[in-house]
Amino acid sequence: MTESEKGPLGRRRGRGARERILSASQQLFRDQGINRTGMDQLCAVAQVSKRTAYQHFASKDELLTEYLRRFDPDVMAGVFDRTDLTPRERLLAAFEIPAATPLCPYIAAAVELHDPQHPASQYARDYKTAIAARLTETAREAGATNPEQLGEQLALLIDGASARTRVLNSESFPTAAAIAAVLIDNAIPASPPRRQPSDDR
Amino acid sequence: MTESEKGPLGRRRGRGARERILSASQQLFRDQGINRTGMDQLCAVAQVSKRTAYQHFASKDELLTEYLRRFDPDVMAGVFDRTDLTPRERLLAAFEIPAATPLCPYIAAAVELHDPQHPASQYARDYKTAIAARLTETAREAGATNPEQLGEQLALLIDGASARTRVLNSESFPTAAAIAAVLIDNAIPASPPRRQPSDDR
DNA sequence: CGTTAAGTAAACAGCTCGGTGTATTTAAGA
DNA sequence: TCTTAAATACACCGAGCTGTTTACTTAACG
Repeated sequence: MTESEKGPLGRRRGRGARERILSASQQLFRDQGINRTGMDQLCAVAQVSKRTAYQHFASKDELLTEYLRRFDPDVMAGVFDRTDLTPRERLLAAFEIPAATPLCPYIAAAVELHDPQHPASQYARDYKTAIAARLTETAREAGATNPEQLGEQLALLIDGASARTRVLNSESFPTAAAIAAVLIDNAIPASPPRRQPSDDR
Repeated sequence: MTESEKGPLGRRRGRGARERILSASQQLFRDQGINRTGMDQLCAVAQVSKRTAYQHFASKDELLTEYLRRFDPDVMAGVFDRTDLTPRERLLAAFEIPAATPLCPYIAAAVELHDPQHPASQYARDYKTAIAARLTETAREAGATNPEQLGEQLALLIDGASARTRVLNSESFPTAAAIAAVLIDNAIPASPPRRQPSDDR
């Protein structure tokens, strides 16, 4: 049994209350937004009494921060850690939405909270920076002449697709992927050992 | 004196109450967000009694919708109606932020309201569609082989820069402009008498 | 003047929210 | 069995919100 399922004295009561709360946050914050989701409703969905919820999380803000922290702690490891893909393919894979992706909750949190000082806003910034860093790193592996620039550009595309998907209610990641392909081709000096696509110019 | 300053009988009392309310909305919705701005505070800033405010706008939702409608009713006319620029230059000018631009309030509204059926959300969609249409139209003037595609791509860049600026609190429009330049160059068949580079995809 | 529309000020209604207090129940150790 | 900690049910608080009502004031007109 996991340590997290035990109380401070080793008891094993009400297992997973914390997980149920976070799971309910996941669902409700995504479907209804942060401000429109009350703690009463959240506790009801989590099947946890309000008292218990506030014993696990000091406040809604703290719960929100933890929710963001758990959302994608490994910063798209499923994409960037794929060794079966070339760096270039990995860069493009970042735009293949996993179908179940709602909308980047970091953007949503930053907009809803509207306070750059809020811990959740700070974490959102950290996450965005981490994504850009991974893109830059991969761009360097792919041989881009200016990896930082390409990384920043691709990160902007991801955010653009997220925002646009949210507002228009229609998928925008294919458009972003098309742009990404152009940018990558322009940023990588026609690979030496690869077959030359004979890009006349 | 303006007609709008008169009452229905030609009186000229308390001139500009409506304008002051909308002006206060402009400021507060931008600085604090929609949900965090109460009608009490808004009326105080507008120097208007609550009673008066609710005589001009039936509800906060209606005020919000009108606020969005007034924000940029001509869809960046200052950019797209500049006859002194070539179409290509106009496309790039869309990424030169006017310094006083806060953050696209349409994205903010859509995220904060979290209800696609809300009139403001619908208007946000309309605005985004209109921007893409103007970009497409200009792309066509510029001679792009696929104007719709280029327009949609540039619109995504604008949204990406807006979202990223909001989350990171640092300007992202230069990055977007750089991408735009690449996309435009790739989409327009090198000047007039050249042969077509046949843009793939 | 008196009429009339528009505005003010302030209390109020009704609701939701985040968060707490209290008494009770449950189950694991000893 | 007794103890003890965790969880529950549920009322409750204070604050803030949208929106309304009431009583009063101001100013333009005929």
